[in-house]
Amino acid sequence: MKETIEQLVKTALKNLGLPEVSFAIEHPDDVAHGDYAVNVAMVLAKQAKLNPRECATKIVSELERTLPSTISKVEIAGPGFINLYLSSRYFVDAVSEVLKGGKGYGKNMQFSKDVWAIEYASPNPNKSMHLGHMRNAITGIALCNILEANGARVIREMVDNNRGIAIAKLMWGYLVAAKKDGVRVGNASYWQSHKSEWHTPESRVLKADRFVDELYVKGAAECENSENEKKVRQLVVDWEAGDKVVWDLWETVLKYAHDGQAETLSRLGARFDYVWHEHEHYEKGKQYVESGLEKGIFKKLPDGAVLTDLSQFKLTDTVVQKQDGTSLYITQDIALTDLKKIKHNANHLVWVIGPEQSLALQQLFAVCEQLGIGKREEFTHIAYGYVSIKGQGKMSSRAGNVVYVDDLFDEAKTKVESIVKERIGEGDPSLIAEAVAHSAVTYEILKVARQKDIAFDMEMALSFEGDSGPYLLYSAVRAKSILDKAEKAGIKASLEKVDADIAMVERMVARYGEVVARAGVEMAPHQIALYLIELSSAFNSWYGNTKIVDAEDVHSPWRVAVTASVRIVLENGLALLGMKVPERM
RNA sequence: GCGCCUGUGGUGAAACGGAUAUCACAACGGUCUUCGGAACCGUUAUUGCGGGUUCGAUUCCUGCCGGGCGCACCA
Repeated sequence: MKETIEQLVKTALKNLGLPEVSFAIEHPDDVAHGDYAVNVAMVLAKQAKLNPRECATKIVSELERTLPSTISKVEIAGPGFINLYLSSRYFVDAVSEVLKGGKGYGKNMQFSKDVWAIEYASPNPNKSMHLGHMRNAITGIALCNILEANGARVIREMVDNNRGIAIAKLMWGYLVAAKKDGVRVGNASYWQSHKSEWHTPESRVLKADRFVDELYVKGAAECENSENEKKVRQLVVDWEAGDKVVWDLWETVLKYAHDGQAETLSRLGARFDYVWHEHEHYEKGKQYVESGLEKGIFKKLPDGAVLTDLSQFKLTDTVVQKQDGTSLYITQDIALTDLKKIKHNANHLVWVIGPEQSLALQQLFAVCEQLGIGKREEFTHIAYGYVSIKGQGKMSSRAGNVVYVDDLFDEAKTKVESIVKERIGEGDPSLIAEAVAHSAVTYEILKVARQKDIAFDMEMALSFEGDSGPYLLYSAVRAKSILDKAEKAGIKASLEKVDADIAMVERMVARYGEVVARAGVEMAPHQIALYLIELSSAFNSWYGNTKIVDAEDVHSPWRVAVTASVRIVLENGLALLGMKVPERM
């Protein structure tokens, strides 16, 4: 519709001999101002020094000659807005398209030429996932779905940072602190021949990643003693040398870490087309450093370290290779960026990573451009704000206020379960509870613009009233139950609208496609979240004072059709955010 | 010091340069002879401060003030 209006106005300008200008087409806040408002007269007035209302009058009289049947009325209002009112014909068409489109409804092809490789989640194996990781995963999931709905081919990627000193600390912690009898053994060979003497997550009755988390903390604490630290560093050296025993130990602890995290990730709804394992590419970065030195892009410092020259990008320089010749984070990221591009033939690479990495990523992008790996426009850092706990500030293990994803979900689920039992009476409420809890938590994160910090409010997230994920699910479930009732009553959806009045819910349904397109361009999942709340609210308000299923009422078949379209749009929109609508709740 | 992000009712948020700044929570009052009350209807209350650009600024520019993050051989 937006394009139609744009064309109409452009043609009108041409016919009137007015200059071509860029103008905005938007939905007025107040429906009394029509469905669309065009500010072209005001823009023109500025350029051509005309009176905006006179200008608008001319344009309107021109528009009125060519009005399609989907627009019922054009009006001038306020300082010179041209307001367009859509006809009920338009809404009949819109609802009909939704019903025809079903699950596929709402997609567009604006990014159909693009391949996006999106890296998100990438938790460190030595830690359990907390609220910060959760925001990353939830944001990444939604972003991938949204870009796909805009026609892009999306590769979902994760990086497994499975080597280095942190993993060595974990290995050490496991070695010295996980023996069942509590005896401290710092000898990997002994462990290898007596594995059954060591704890497993099962024997500790812990989720695998929590088991790992605990041992990592112990390993890290051990390193305060320099003797122990030496041994941990030696583990890194031995691992790099391919020591069989150390590799066995490494594989053992990593398996626990991955198993635990895979569970949490799948609970969040994360899935991946490809996982990059650090140990497979971390050494490849040095070649890029060599080639950068040859090309004169990098320079060697007197002490042997290699430094960038990013003055042309107005960025501070950074070291890409240590003086001892070993690599840094950025070193392997250069290699990985090239690998990603080659592997997927992607023309857009996205990093969903916290804002503290912002400078490092700008530097990476700039270096990749210098090295000819790709242009900076191809690389996007999707940062997101920090998550703290309301009333307690920043999460830190020292303050003991770290909220783990699993604990949060469990708490939400327990609460939902008791409500569900009361409401549906029978059956296994566990699946419903998981879906509802997931929606509550997800919505709490996604309703906020990505870059803003969130002080996570447990009470709010678990309140389920008004502006909440469960409210969205509830609306969809209720639409379904109304449709079931209509079916029993023998009322079939019909695309014949009897009256000319247009309800807000009909307007909202018709806007879904625009919202998806906007969320794609802005990479803004919260646009979808907020739209769904508006749609739900319009729907709830509508059925609150309108009888939908009524065999006596000639309006009923159309209303059933609208309800069906609401159900579809809600389901599709929720799917973009990674949420699933249960049958009942 | 420099750079990036951020500041909207009591609270949490929205507003792609537009009209009377929207929504939810909380508070208060109402709806229950219900297509499912996780609902609906109503009342109260908001753009950090100063300047600029503009017909029009929460939005853009600029200077303060407050919050967060980062700034070369850590990961």
